[in-house]
Parts: sequence; C-alpha cells; structure tokens
Amino acid sequence: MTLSVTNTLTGEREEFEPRNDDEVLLYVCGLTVSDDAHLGHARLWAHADVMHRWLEHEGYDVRHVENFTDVNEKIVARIGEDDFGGDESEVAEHFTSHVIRDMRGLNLKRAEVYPRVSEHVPDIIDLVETLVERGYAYESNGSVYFDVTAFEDYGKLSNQRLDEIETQGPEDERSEKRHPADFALWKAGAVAPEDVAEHRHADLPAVEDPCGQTWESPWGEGRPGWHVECSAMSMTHLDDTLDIHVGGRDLVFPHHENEIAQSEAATGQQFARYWLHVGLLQTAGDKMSSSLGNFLTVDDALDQYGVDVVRTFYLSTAYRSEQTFGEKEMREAEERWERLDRAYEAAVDACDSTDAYAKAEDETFRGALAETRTQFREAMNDDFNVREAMAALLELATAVNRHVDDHDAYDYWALRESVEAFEELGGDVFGLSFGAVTDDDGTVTLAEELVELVLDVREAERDAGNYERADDLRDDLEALGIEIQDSDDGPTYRFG
RNA sequence: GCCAAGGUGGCAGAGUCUGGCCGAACGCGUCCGCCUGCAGAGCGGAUCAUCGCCGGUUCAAAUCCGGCCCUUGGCUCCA
Repeated sequence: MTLSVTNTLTGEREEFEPRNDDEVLLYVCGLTVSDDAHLGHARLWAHADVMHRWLEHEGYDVRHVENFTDVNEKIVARIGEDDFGGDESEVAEHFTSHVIRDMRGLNLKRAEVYPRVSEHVPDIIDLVETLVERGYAYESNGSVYFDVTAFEDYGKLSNQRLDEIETQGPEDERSEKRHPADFALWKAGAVAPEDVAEHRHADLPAVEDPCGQTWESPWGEGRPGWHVECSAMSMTHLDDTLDIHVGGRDLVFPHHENEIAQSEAATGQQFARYWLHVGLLQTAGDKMSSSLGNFLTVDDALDQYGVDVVRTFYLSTAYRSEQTFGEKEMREAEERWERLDRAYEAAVDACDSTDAYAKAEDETFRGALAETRTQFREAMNDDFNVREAMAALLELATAVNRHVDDHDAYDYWALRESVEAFEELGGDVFGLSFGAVTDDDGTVTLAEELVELVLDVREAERDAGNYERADDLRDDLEALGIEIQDSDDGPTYRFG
C-alpha cells in the first residue's frame, strides 16, 4: 500500500515516488509577513505539517523548506504603523516573530530551514542573470521581465492560454513589457509612493518618496520580483527538482505557473514533481483573507479554542477541498477532539486499574484495534485523507468505551495497544496532545490538590444528601473551567 | 469572457481516480432507553439522503460519457 497524491500538474491521482529512495524534498509556499497570520494560512500549515509527519511515519527523511517573504510592497506600506518599525526589515521582523510564535503554538514540526528573501537577493540575481543569458528574460528601464512567449510550456499547470490571460497591472509596467503576461523578475528602484498608497492604512500620512530596501544588481538599484524568490530559495536549499510543492489553491496562477516557467527555463529540469494545492478556508461564502478583513488570527483562535481543537477542525476536511470556518464548525471540532481525548484517558485509566488483566481477551475489541490501524494507514496513503483517518481513530474511541462499559475484567494488552495507537497516530501523525490537560507525570500541582480537596468536600455533601450544596460546588468548579464527572469509582475531573 | 475546484441527510463532510462490499463512513444535532440523586460523559437504539438537473453507457452508476443550472477560487497583492 503506497501513497498516492492528487497532482495539479496532471490533474490526476498518482502514485508517489520520490527521486531519491528515502528522501522527500518538500517545499511549502510560505507567507508574506505583512500582517498576522490567520486561520486560512494555518490551514495550509496544518495540512503540510500532517503530510510531513505522515511521510516521516512511513520512513521517509523529509527535507522541509518553507519561506518567509520579507520584501514586499505591503510590508513597506506598514512602516510607521503602530510600533511595527521604522523601515521595511523592522516591520518584516515584527510580523515574522509573530508567525514563528503562531507556528509553535500550532505544534508544527519545524522545517529544515525558513529562508527569507532579504538574505537571498544574490541567489535571486544569479537566477535572473541566467534567465537573461538563456534568452528567457529581458531588461527594460532597469527592470527585468520574464518572456512568457519564450517558454513553450507556459500555462501547463493552470491550463491557461496566453491569449486568454487578462492582465491588469499598472500602466507604466505594462508599457515596459513585451507581452501582457510577462512578469517582473527584478523591479527597478524602490517602491513608488503610489504603490505604497494602495496598501497603506488611510489614517497614516501618505508616503512622499520611493521607499523600501533596494539592492545593487547588474541592472542597477532595485528589488526582486515576487515570483522568483520561491524558485531561488527552493533551489538553493533543496535542489533543482523538488519532490513535493505545497501551496494554497489561490496561488496556482500566476504564482506557481511563473515559478515553473522561471525555474525550468533556468535549469532545463522539471521544477516540482508533485504539485499539491490546499483548498481555501471560507467564511460566510468568501475566502478568508487579509485583504477582505474577514479573518480570525491564529493567535486569537489558539486563545479561544486551543491547539487541539484547531487542529481537529482542520483534520475534518481533506486538504484539497475548501473548508468552511464558523462557530458551529469549531464547536463540532471541539466535540470530536474531546471525545477522542476522553477515550484516550479512559484507556489509560483502565490500563492502570486493578480490573485490567493479562488474560482477559476481548476479540471484538482486538479486531477493532487492528481495523483502526489498517483504515488509518489506507486513508492517509489515499491522498492524505485525514477525515477518513480521523474516523478510524474515532471508531477506536468507540471500541475502547464499549469495552470498558461492557466488561468487568479489562483486556490489558488491547488497552495498552489502544493507548499506543492514539499516541502514535493521533499524537505523532496528527500532532494532537492526548492527556495534556490532566497529564499525570508524577508531579501534583497545587491546583490539582485544591480540586481534590473541593471534590472531597463535595463527596461528603453528597453522602449527606445535600445535593444542592454539592451541585453548587460542581457549578463553581465548572465556572473555573474544571469539568467534573461522577462515576462508580468516584468523581473525575479535567481542566478544560 | 477564459481557467480551475466543487454541488452528497437538519448541519458538517468522506466516498467519485480504480462502477458492484454505498440499502452511502466518521462526527455534530434531535428523540428514546440504560446508567445517575441530578447533570455530564459513556453505552444501546432511533431519526435523517430519489448523492444539483436532464439524458446516455452498463447486468450494475454518487462513481463513467454528454448537455444544462448554481457556488467558490484564479486571470491584480493573496496560503
């Protein structure tokens, strides 16, 4: 059973075979650090992260590179806003640090390297020079454009035909281009005031002079174009040919199309073997986006829901489909996650109880356990079908609960294996943190001791028949975010 | 206008590549029962789908083919 993926390049599901046996070169099209990341960005990260984790689980050595675009007009437009910073690199630094914080908060596997445009300008210039030398690019007024007519395969990713592309760009730029679809590899000078104004907050003073960083180049002072960076950085840190290139569906054209054109024109090699595109997160009928302002930042979402709920939310839809964000959807994700985590804890508790026996074999339970692993693996290998894989885990949850409910003597081996399956598949592959809230690592916190104390008092009230008083105590604890559940073995609690 | 992705129960969302195990998964919701002092959780059961529309191929179609309608994304910065 091998992995197959849907490749945008061919439009088909293909068996995945990396160029080098056990190594996967994974490039994730990163973020322009001109604002805080929102849940749409996090969706891409979460899916790329699960792909990374699954590939590693299957024994591949994953070389994951993900860029930060820290040279951009939108960044320049925020100079002087709030306390973001007084120049382009300071503003970029401000948002980059937030993005890194968000990525940690989301429990993402670290990439091998997070290259920034500002530290790769020489690589970009080299690439542009190569393209000019090979006749795929031309200089015009100090700017350099890629000549789309020179690259025969232009449009192969997005199925666009050159004569059908509507190109709108600014007037001066259009006059510099030979073909309307030609795109900038290098732009002369600093950012023009009118280009800044387009993205600048209305309350801020307008910019009078050209601004933003510039670099020396064979064509004079200037700035790199947007599309080249990904080609230059991925080829610098990985290779001329990538195995997997992941990005948002909104970038298929022109960004990814242009990456292919400039990379393949420069090297003569295929740029990326498998193009995987993540569907967009929708809110109330539109895509969530910075420019539409209809977003929830990653930071706020993590505060509001917690990592595991956010990740479970993403795990309930296949990466290539669109997904709708809303209160209802998040509530459901919370229910799913809690069901899973409770089952995990039930399995751990049952394992540790004196009712767990080495010889108490429950064949039905063991069968369900085996089925979980098979179903999970088949689902993940089927184009990373995370929802189907999640279904397998939820069915294991049902099997655990049923076993504990129905039996007086627990099947120790099967419970132990269930705990391991949750930790390996749900923990390592899905990045979920089972048992995190009541994790008993031997240290007892003061909070835990106090909760136990209150519960002892409550039990005494219950024994005395003072249920009103007992319910008040339960309500008070729940108001503090501590969930109480009574059972035959006494009350249990979780910090929510 | 052109390109792409979709339209599956009250909601959400797999399955479509590789037609039959789909009399349609997993979950949320709602209802009933068990358990419980109550609640929650859990368990059991129930409710809920002519798979956008029309036509075709086939012994057999949610799945393949043709036409049409609608939604979203892209063609300008965008994950």
